[in-house]
Amino acid sequence: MAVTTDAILDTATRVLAASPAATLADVARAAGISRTTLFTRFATREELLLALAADALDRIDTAISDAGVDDASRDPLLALADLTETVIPLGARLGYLLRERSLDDDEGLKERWARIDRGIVDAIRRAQAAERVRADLPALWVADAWFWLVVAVWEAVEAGRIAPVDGSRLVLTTLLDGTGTR
Amino acid sequence: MAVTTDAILDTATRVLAASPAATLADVARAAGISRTTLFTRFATREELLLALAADALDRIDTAISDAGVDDASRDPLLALADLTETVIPLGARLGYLLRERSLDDDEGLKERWARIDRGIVDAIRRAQAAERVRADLPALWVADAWFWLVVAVWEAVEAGRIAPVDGSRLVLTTLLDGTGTR
DNA sequence: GCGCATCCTAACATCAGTGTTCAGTTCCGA
DNA sequence: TCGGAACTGAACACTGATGTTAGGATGCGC
Repeated sequence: MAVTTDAILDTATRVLAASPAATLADVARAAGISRTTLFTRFATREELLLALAADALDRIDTAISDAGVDDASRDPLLALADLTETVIPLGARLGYLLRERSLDDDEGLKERWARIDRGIVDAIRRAQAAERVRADLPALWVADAWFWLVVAVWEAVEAGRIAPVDGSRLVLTTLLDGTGTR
Repeated sequence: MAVTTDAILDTATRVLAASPAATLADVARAAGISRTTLFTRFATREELLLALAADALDRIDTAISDAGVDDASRDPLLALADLTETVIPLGARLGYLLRERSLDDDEGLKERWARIDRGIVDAIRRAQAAERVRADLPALWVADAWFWLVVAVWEAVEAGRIAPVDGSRLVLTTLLDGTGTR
């Protein structure tokens, strides 16, 4: 097993995020293995896609628990800041999840995604209760806004429009402070 | 021509935005015409996709000039507010453009997109010059943030998480005022 | 009714991607 | 050096989508 399954997932994510219509032959080539070998790891395309999604969700889960987003005793905004930092490098994986509509009906994935969402929304609610986040905005929306700003940063970094190092700062100040002058 | 080409574009956008892998047979069925007829309007799939993209860009162009975004004498933030209002209903078309990576290398589309982007960035710069938008943030980023917040609203409306009527207000207050308490 | 345009269904060729099989190789440890 | 495990290229069948073609129905103005 010269090329680990992990490395394949990694490459596959990059290739499929860049162009979701990419062939398994493309993926195999990019991963430096033969198409035949790829099929020994993942029996079908579907299986590979699901593994990719599961991997991405695993990493987000880890990032969430590392950042202590679900920890009610932790400052929710600090947790969100940590999460932002960790999640931005997962951009390609998120991009893949966003674009791969063929997985939209998978109940398991939907459920996992909903749980992640709930965790973030709860953190926002706690921040609202602590009067750190405006209470006149739906927490659901604030969570959405955070998520899509992360996507925005990732796209901008990808396109070379902003420096990677500025990413999480831009997301947080834009989300919390806004871009207008006071 | 019982079914206008415009109506076909409309339906095709909806179908393809919902699932980019949709077949031309799917599109034809959804539009209420036969596959054969669809081929008389658009000789190839590629041609249909390009027409879709061109249509979306046309509408954005119109929205931009209607809102007076390029008009240096107009209040840039009011223009942006108008633009937001008009652009949100174009969500499905934007979603299609975002997800359809097969068009990414088309030079014509890239150029048109870049011009649109430039218009918005310029408006942001004018707002910065008038001290209405923070000068410590790259205008490029503020433009990106605006765009992705629009996408966020569209997705949230689509998913029934927020009311359509709240859309543009949420985008603007989130972008300019931020979601944090002062 | 005639001619023209438009749409339809049905069939067809073509092609690309998926998934399978197999014989041959390389490599690594016993 | 032997044996097994892993990988390979090459071939194959199968499927589904694209694009083409032909023949027939429908409708509309003249």
